[in-house]
Amino acid sequence: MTKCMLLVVGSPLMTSSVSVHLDNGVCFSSLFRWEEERYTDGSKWRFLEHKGPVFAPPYEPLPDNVKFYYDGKPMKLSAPAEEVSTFFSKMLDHEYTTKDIFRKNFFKDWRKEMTSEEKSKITDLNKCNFKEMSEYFKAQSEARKQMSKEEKQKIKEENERLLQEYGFCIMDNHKERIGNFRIEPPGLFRGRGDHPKMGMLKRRIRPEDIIINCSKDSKQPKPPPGTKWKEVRHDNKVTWLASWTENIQGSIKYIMLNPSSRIKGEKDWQKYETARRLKKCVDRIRTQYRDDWKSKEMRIRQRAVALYFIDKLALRAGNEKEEGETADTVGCCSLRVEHIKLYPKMDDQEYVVEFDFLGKDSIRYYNKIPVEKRVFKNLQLFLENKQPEDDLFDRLNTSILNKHLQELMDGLTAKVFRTYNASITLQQQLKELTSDDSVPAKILSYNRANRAVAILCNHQRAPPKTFEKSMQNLQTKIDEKQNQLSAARKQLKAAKADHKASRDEKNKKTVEVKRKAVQRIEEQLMKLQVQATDREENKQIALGTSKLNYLDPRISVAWCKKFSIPIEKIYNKTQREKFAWAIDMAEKDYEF
DNA sequence: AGTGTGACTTGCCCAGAACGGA
DNA sequence: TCCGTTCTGGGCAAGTCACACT
Repeated sequence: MTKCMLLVVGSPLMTSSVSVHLDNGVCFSSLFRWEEERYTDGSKWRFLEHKGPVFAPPYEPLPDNVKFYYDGKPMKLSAPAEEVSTFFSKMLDHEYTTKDIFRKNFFKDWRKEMTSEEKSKITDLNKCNFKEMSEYFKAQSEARKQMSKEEKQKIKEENERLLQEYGFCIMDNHKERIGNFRIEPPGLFRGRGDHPKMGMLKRRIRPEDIIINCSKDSKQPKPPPGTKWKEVRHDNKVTWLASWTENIQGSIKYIMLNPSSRIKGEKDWQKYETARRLKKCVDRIRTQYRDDWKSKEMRIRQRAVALYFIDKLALRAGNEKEEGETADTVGCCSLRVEHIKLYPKMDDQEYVVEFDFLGKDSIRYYNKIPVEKRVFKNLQLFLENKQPEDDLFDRLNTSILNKHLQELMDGLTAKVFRTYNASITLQQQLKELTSDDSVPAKILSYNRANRAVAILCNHQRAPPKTFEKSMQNLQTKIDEKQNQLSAARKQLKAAKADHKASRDEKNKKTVEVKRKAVQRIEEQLMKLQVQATDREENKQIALGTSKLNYLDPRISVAWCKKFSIPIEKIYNKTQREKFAWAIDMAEKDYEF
């Protein structure tokens, strides 16, 4: 295995690291270089040791006084059937237990867990009464909230113990935090949007389902007493510690490291370096795709128009999906005729395209944009003789597109455009918006720049349930502060008058005190107003996703350094851990 | 070219912790 | 100290993309 030292960056020492003491008494030095260990042969590590996952707690049967009723009569269920019924009863207040597909899928899977006797008796979900069970669980969660401090403390300590024991691993020379060391408990699958599999039973994962990955020379994790792992392998070409196959989609789930880990941090850094390389050649690529709009070949025109959308609108690539397996959502390459409308003229604009489709997580993308005439004419051409449910780009898919992109630049794929456009937008917006005002005003500018990116990437959120109320509260505070301010101003005026009348030391002092008070209240008022603006503008926009996944953290770090903003105002503790590499290397003059 | 699989990133939501004002 | 509000991390679903195989 070859180890290589690559890329020497500004300040490579990881200042935020700490000495790590392990069970075995070994202490690893805190000094390591971010670029210290990268392997050139595709291997990800040479030593990996961990304790394996934590399993979901076993099912606890209901007390005898909590009953399930079928057709009005109480009925004691077998443990497996009862367990599944509790999943449903815990969701009774949710809208989706009223949805046909959810109920149908649930009932079908529930019946699979029943004894043959139960199966012959329970034939209609509408005759099932889960009310008592539901009440019982509500009471339980209420009781949990009412627990004494000591009880709560005890639970906290137990969680902490579990974290210490299972939450860390050793990868090469570092003790690293594991991202998700708990196995997902059984329950009913929900899915997002109109999912055809909603309500299906997510089965319990046993040790026999788990593949463990660790190094040969490590202490292997022990399965719980009386059980066995499915397999123990030693594959250092991958980064995961454990995996299992989930039963709803048949996909594999993994236990991996926390974003603060070396392996994730390095990958993140690489991602932004690829985006920066795109910055250097994006002009050339844009010229090329504009040229391709005129190609004789339909497939090349389609590729060029799709790439234009990906670049201009930050659309996702849009892989094909198996029909009926997931919610019907699309990205760029999988757009259908029904998802766009063409308007040769709209208001005072020409060649307007209206997009309306469901993207990732069934979030609606709605946008009207004027495009260049050539793009418009091409779109008209692509639409000819097609039905609404036909593919807009029938000669294109993500594989073709990415192969093309790879030829234009090493490592270039569709999603790099999202990263590039997000980061460059942040940098531009920060330049444009940052005022030479107070710190809160600067932070508002930062949030606005962040918001511009979130809007570009269509990162939405449901307005918080308490939004209206909290907005009102804030307004009340502002009004109060305003009253305070005018009162303080009056006092200042009076003091000044007194001072004018008799110019003694005491009066002079009073003026100063009152002046300070006015100033302080003005600042407080300003802060509140900024807060209100920020919150209002943020009602339906989610900033987190772009901050965590699309914005080169070095831009933010540099901005903080340049304007003497404490980094804590921009990144919380977790974020600072994730972006430790960037905090370490970016100086105030960093350019994306 | 098409299909399936595996590994990894991205994305929204929500419970519970932390905070801060009365 | 209590209570309402805000923040944060975890949970887990849903994407992207490479690669093997045919």
